[in-house]
Amino acid sequence: MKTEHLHQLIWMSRPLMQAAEACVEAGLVGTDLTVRMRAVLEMLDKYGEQTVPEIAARLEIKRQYVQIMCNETRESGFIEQRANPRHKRSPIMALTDRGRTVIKDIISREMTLMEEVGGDLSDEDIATALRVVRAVTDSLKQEAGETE
Amino acid sequence: MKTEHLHQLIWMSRPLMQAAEACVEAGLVGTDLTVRMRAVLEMLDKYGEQTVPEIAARLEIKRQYVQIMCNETRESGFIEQRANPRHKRSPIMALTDRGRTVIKDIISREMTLMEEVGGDLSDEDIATALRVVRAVTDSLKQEAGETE
DNA sequence: GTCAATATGACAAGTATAATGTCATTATGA
DNA sequence: TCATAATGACATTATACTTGTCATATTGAC
Repeated sequence: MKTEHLHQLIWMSRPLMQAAEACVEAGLVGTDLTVRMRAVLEMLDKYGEQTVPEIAARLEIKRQYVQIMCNETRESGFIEQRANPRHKRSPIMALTDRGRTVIKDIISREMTLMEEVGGDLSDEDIATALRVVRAVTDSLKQEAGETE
Repeated sequence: MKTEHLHQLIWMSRPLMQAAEACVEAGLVGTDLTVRMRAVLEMLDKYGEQTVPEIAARLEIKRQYVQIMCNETRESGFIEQRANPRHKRSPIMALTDRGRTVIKDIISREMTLMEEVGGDLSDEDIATALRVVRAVTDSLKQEAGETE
């Protein structure tokens, strides 16, 4: 039974992700943000100003693509470059005021959505789900890592 | 707190899915299956023989792409067509013996992996996680649906 | 039975989200 | 100092789809 539930849980990850992405996308309508720009802004908002390779490491996608994402985001005026004292070739990406306002607003609206989505689920159950999903993800990552 | 946990849970969906996909892919090495062929076989194994449009509906992807998936799977000898009495233009896809053996074996190996991944998590917690994830997915789908 | 609406397979093209490869330049660190 | 690594920029390729179109076959309402 346990393995069966686990299998089902894991195969829910795709529908969950797709539903989540659809909501995120819907939430961006009206702003001039794209989903990938939002991802950049979220990293800067959450972990502070940082370089492109640092963002790439956090998002676990290749730096070359994050570079594109960041360039776009910068062209749209949501982030700006600052000199990096620790690494002259790699400027630090920082939120502009506009970027900060936008991402705070988006996250805030997403949190409002979370309240609706939370519905009748208890905080305890959600916390349990989070803990399980994290453990399973870590475990799967390790399994896959060993195989390669 | 609840909304915060929920937000985190939802944003775990991508890492979870990616880790899961990596494991599934690793499990297919040695078989002549691809991930998308595996998906076709799983649907046939789980829900019985059915037409391409039916599989597409279950996978929630466009029938044109499922057609490609099924054609590949058929060319590789894992499924075969049978006449469809209910719809002459649309043959029923059915597992061949080889296909049945392969998918049973894959699923069985995945279940073994589930035992390892389950680790010290209780069945109760996993069941809770599954219930929460399903509820959240349904809720998000509805939200996104209303917006579009 | 007729006939408009629909379903299906086949095929072509496009799109989003990346990965991969390469290069010149610059830092870094032993 | 000098080999090695890091970075941005750019080009190519890959994957997993979606969208659009067409001819034909099928269905269902009347």
